[in-house]
Amino acid sequence: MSLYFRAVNPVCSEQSYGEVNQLGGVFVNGRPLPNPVRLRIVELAQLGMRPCDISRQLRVSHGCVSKILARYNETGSILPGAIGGSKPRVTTPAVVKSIRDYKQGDPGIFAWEIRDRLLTDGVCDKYNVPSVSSISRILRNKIGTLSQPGQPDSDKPAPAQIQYGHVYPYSPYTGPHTGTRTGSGPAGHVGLPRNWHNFLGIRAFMDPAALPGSNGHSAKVEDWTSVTSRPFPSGINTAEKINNDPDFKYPQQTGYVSACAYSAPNQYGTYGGPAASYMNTAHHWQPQSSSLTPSLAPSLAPSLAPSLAPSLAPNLAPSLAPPGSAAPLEASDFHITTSFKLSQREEDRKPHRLSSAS
DNA sequence: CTCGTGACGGTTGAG
DNA sequence: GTCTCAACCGTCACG
Repeated sequence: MSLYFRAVNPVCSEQSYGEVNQLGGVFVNGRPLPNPVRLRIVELAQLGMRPCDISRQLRVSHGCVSKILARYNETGSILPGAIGGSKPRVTTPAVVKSIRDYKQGDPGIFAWEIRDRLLTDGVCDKYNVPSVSSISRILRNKIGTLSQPGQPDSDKPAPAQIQYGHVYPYSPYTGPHTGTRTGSGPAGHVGLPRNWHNFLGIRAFMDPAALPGSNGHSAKVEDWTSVTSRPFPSGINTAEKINNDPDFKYPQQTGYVSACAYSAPNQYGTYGGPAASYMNTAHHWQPQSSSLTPSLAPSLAPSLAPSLAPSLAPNLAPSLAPPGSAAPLEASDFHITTSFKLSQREEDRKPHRLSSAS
């Protein structure tokens, strides 16, 4: 029921859009709130403001406030999860090789037995072990010819049969958090790493030294965990690159922190760019502890000041900022100094939500 | 009135 | 370059 919102950039004369929610806040459907706003939500909550009041002040739906706070409470991170991409595959070369070995050693072995052995042998852990059906498929499709008469079983990778060039090369890491969105942290919590980049993030979390040189994988911004900057001393996890990253999705509008300060057209839709200074070291698997619910105001301000100043840092003071100084996302504030560029696809798309606009 | 949650329509990025 | 798929997003409505 949000008001679909389209405007013309007075500067660039390009079409732009946003949508306005019931509270008058501007948002981009499908995209995360700007980090300054996410941060502000957490700040205000830490300062004792009720979620409903935060919702009203920042003009963010209470559902969103609730989600962000819940996420923060669970993970210690204000950052959104990794958007897009594919899940890591469990049928890594190492796993397939092990399955092959098991099958060779005991042609009559059952898939469930293979699964058990993958676990007991430490090839997989309970989070990335293939399902029985996956093992069966592997046996059938990739190793199926293994025991067939006249088909010599070669240790050669049999390119036509074992095709896992697409698999994620994360198998070398067999730590306890490998690969799935479970792990030691909050079970099933959103935003857990699901691709190889994020596995690097895991390593970064567990061993920050492993990260900085991690061989040039392209970090995407949603891979919050995959790149690191210095962590917040208190343990809060947020981005330092919130405002100063030219690639950031919602570049800071001068003068106020607002979700309506969206990115330039050529940046829309991407968090892209080297995110080396963007992320935090902590990630969603970080165990819950008291350190995850730090006192925000004193701890956050020093870290955020360089990137959020001047618009946000003042609000990090222990006292609440004057109403309206934070990030009221009013439609009227949607200064189109930057704009959303509608792709052709978007141009073709009907703003169907218009019909429900008030 | 507040808040948790699911449905919804949307974006994103790896394969 | 395009498509598919499965992840994520915030809003909205409901209880």
